[in-house]
Amino acid sequence: MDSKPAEIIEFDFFSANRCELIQRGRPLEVPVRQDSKDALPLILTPKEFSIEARFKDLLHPSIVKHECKIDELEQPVTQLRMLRAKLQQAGEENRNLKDMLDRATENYRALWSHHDHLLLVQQQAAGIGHFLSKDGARHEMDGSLVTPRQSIARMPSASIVDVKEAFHSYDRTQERLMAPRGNDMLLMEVDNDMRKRGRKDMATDHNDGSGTGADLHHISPRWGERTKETEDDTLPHELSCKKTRVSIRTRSDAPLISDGCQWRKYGQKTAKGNPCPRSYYRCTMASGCPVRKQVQRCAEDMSILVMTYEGNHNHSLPAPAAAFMSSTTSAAANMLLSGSTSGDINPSNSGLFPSMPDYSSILATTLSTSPKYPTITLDFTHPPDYTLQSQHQPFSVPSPSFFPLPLHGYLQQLTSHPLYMSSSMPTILPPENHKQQSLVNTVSAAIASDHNFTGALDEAVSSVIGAAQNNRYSSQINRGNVGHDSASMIAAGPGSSQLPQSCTTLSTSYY
DNA sequence: CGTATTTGACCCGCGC
DNA sequence: GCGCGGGTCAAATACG
Repeated sequence: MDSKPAEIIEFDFFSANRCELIQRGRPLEVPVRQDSKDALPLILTPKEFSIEARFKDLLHPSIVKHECKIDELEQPVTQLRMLRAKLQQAGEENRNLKDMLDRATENYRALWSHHDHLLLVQQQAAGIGHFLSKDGARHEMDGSLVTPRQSIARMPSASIVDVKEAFHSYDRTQERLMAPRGNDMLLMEVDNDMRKRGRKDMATDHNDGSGTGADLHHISPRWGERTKETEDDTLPHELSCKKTRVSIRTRSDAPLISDGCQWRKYGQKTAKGNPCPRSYYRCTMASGCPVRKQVQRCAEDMSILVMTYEGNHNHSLPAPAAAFMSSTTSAAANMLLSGSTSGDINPSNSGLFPSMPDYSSILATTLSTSPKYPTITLDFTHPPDYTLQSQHQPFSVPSPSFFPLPLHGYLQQLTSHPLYMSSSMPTILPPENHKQQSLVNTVSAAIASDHNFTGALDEAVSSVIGAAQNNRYSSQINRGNVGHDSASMIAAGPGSSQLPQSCTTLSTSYY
């Protein structure tokens, strides 16, 4: 007979007197429930006091079976929970992918929009190019000789706007693509692809037209010829653009000014007529990048650093300042292309960009036509005349995008502030908003005069937009502060934590 | 030890 | 053809 085990009410095996009985080998009487049907007095012998015996009831088949029943019930619930979790995870993944796709689509559209602009510019530039004769003068169809400026002045105004917008469009795209975001490697590749395509398709892609020249020193044609090896597939029209070099003069005590790119020095030479050696650098951000740079101090004024750029980057530029170099040289090259002659290629003076502010007071731009290669010198060594600037264009803020200068990063932040309506086109502030005009003037003066301009800028901004916004704004400025942000074009090396000696660079860069 | 810089040699175009 | 000068190469050296 298989009798049901007695149901133990409560039993302490470890009470003092029971332990004593166990130790003496005496049997133990265990109390059981009296209402139990088969309740019998339970007498346990010492042998049954083993640990296994004491807890054997816990392993009773009925209990185990009961546990199995619970498992059977909970299994589907667990599976359901797991499935639900998986579904949720897949949903999130799906959303992320959708976001990525949206971003890629948006950038793709922006790039194509830019592409369309450039095609238009190309057509217009081709129209100009037809009139360019060997001796550099331009001829109209009827054979009469016209000066470059006259030729440009005869361009329809719509074309002028398109050319300018193309620059803005490209720069915006460039900025967007260079903004470091989570899964943007794909976008970078798109950018590269566009750039490659642009080199072939767009004769006037301003990003391609880089190159510099120095009016300070003789320029050997070999420089251009070497780089030609890697650019044989480009259009002749574009080659003239690529051989154009842009020389940037700025005051700096630092031996080198960081511009966001990585450079490897491959040579140094003491040029005739200048005791300061000239250093030769090659861009190392991508293998085979043809861009080269010369750095030399001016013989007349040792505090002036002359950087000469030539070539086109075969990679996307990581920092706005690097993009600045690229777009500045190309913009300059395009000016050359558009027919300006030596001594004055100021955009506003040229008539090409009638709405652009007069840069003449802030930036001495010269063009020297070397026997073979046209060269442009952007001179940032002269302090700007902000008063004059203010009188001429009381409410306009030149676009940092079009003529991106070394403070490009700061300007982007500044002009993206709600105070400014637009960050891409020359912003016309409402005349009634004198506070905003005041801000512009104050900031200009601060940058021009104060070497630690961030603090001054903070004050100026806070005087208008209040503390809360000011905090946010100043933190933006500080994030890109000098000496820590490779994007900012600042003097590297000792003392770079403060504004470099090249303060004129910073001040001019505001405009 | 790998990478960046230095520096003398070399190449090439240009002027005489 | 030769010398000069700018630009580049590459071995040696320095540096982290």
